[in-house]
Amino acid sequence: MSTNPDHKPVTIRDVARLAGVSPITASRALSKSHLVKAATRKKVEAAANELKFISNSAAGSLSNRRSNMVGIIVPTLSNAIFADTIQSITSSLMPEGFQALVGSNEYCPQREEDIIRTFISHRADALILTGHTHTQAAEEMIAQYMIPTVEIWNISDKSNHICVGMSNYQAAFEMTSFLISRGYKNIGYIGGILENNDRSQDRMRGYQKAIERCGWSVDPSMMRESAYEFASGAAAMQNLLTKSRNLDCVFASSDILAFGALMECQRNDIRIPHDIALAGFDNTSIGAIHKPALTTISVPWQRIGLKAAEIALRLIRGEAGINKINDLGFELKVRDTA
Amino acid sequence: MSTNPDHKPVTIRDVARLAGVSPITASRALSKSHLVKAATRKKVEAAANELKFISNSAAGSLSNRRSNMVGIIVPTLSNAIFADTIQSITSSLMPEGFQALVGSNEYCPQREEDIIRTFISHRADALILTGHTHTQAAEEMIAQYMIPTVEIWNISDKSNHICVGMSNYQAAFEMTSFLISRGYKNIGYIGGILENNDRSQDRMRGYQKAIERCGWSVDPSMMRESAYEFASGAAAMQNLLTKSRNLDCVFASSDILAFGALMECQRNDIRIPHDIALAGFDNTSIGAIHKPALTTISVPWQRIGLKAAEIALRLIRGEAGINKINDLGFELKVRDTA
DNA sequence: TTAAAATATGATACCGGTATCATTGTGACT
DNA sequence: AGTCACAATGATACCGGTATCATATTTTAA
Repeated sequence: MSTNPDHKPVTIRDVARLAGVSPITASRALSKSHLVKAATRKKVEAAANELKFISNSAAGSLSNRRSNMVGIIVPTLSNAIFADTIQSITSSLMPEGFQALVGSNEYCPQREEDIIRTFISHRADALILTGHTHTQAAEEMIAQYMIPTVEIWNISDKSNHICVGMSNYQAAFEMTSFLISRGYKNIGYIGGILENNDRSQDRMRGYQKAIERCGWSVDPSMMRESAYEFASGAAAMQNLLTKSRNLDCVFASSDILAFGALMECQRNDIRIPHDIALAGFDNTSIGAIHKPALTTISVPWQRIGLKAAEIALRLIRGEAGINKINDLGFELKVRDTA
Repeated sequence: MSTNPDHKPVTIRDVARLAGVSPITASRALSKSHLVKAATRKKVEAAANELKFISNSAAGSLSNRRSNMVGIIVPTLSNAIFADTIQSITSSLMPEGFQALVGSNEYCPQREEDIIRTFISHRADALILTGHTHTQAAEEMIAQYMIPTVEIWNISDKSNHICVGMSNYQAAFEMTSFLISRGYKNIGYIGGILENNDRSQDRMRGYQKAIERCGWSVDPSMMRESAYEFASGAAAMQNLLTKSRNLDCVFASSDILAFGALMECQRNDIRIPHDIALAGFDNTSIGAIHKPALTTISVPWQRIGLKAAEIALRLIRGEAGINKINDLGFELKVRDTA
């Protein structure tokens, strides 16, 4: 503190003065060191160190029009898959000198629009959004301010933006087909809330398509829509059990729902998979550790985060030749419950 | 786009020109509207709307020395309790016009120091950190740049900063005492990694103190240290089971560990609580939904987030009379497993 | 040896808001 | 009518970096 008695933040000019160079040279020494003699750089670094200089990035952004921030919006942090995605994005971004701005829209496009507005206000260099569902105004802002944007967790050729993810439709289709191939005849479905959620919608479509492909007809009474919470999954299961006597299998469009359903079965002494088979989606750690282990779809969320971060950085750097659709695939994890 | 053909970002000067006022009046109309006639405000708002003006907050920060950002650091986002804390902090901050900067240090103070440095570089108006364990350099930066700082998730009168949380020591002490009062004689302990983690350390101390208070002696062979993951909890339990034949109860210092332990018991056909009792810590939703339901300690994480955000805002506004220690308490949730 | 090219440093201005102080307008009160 | 208080608006400068262009120094080439 002795170096800064009256608590005025240290500026690059202070550093420059102490190092005996001009402010701009000090600036260069700290950020584009190849433009400066090694000896000069040493002097400046010593001065910066001595004063414990921390560059004001607001000033930097204003001048060079780059904020070194990337805005990320997920539906919620309460779901481990999104929290982990953010974790993997931020850990890719940090070493490159980028700071993540994190927002959650609680599955509401209007909230997303507001968050995007504040991200743009902070002049985020790029955006990473979840899914394809955005408001008109959000799309317009992104276009007007020309913010490079990546969508994660679903892929679609109809989207305006670069997508990184996997086909939720295809995955649900394959899981359902697998369940059918196992001989289950009455496959219930517990899905997430459909409104404003293209992932939920696509998963449901995949389920329906697989049912129809067998010549069966989709029975709405076998389907439930529920929030992504254990308790909701349990409630949906309870409801299915009372309404459908011949239920022999349930496909839940998320491990959270599947686990809730599992608990409900346990409460009712229904044996899994003996009495009713069960499959989830997402491959969360809870499904893997549980005994019996949950049959589910493994989504490469970590790789989604890494790839999204990588693409965001490449877009920021103006690189060309980036694929519009980046399908990272999925994997059927056949374990104990189905 | 017709209003902005050559893609130059709209500035307040553009808005001012269109509204027929000076830039500073436009600025006031949009942020301190009471200083401006209603008619003028309307004109400016119309112009801003027309141009889809989004204020550049880097410029704003630079000028008024307020970034409207709050930096938050948690150990990890992969643990639901921290993800939820962030969720509750951000949802308190957003309506007040503040953006959260989120970082996770992976339980490493050096990483935390780096994150704090970038937060200060972005001139975060306040910091919210997890726990009391920070590097010397981090403390110095915070002091030098005079960043209001709140610590969450643990309380201590030895801390330099305002704390919002509960006594992890006391909670672990009470839970252990409760288990003893239930008649368990050989209570194992599965705790989190101790290094750089005051919460883990305090919880362990609480366990030890309760054991000692009975005149028993703490048996290190009954204690395990493990990462906060289901699989690690399971492994620790497995290890305890092989090494301690007379184990009748296990206190895990987190629901994640407890759940892993639970699964391990299930795999070995050990009935809970009949053969071995089990208690957790944190009260996550998984423990509540599980059958048998997990006995645990309920931590007011949501209120911790709200309170931390509230205090951060009050500190930013320079309000006085803020308690240094904000103990939000905890609650023993006695359920099925112990 | 000297011009040309490359390297290193500096002076100035600018990014886009807003603090600060100055000015003008408006009504209130004597 | 004249002074004062206050409201509304504007001119200017500044926040703290760095882009840009100019200048000085060194190296290379001829």
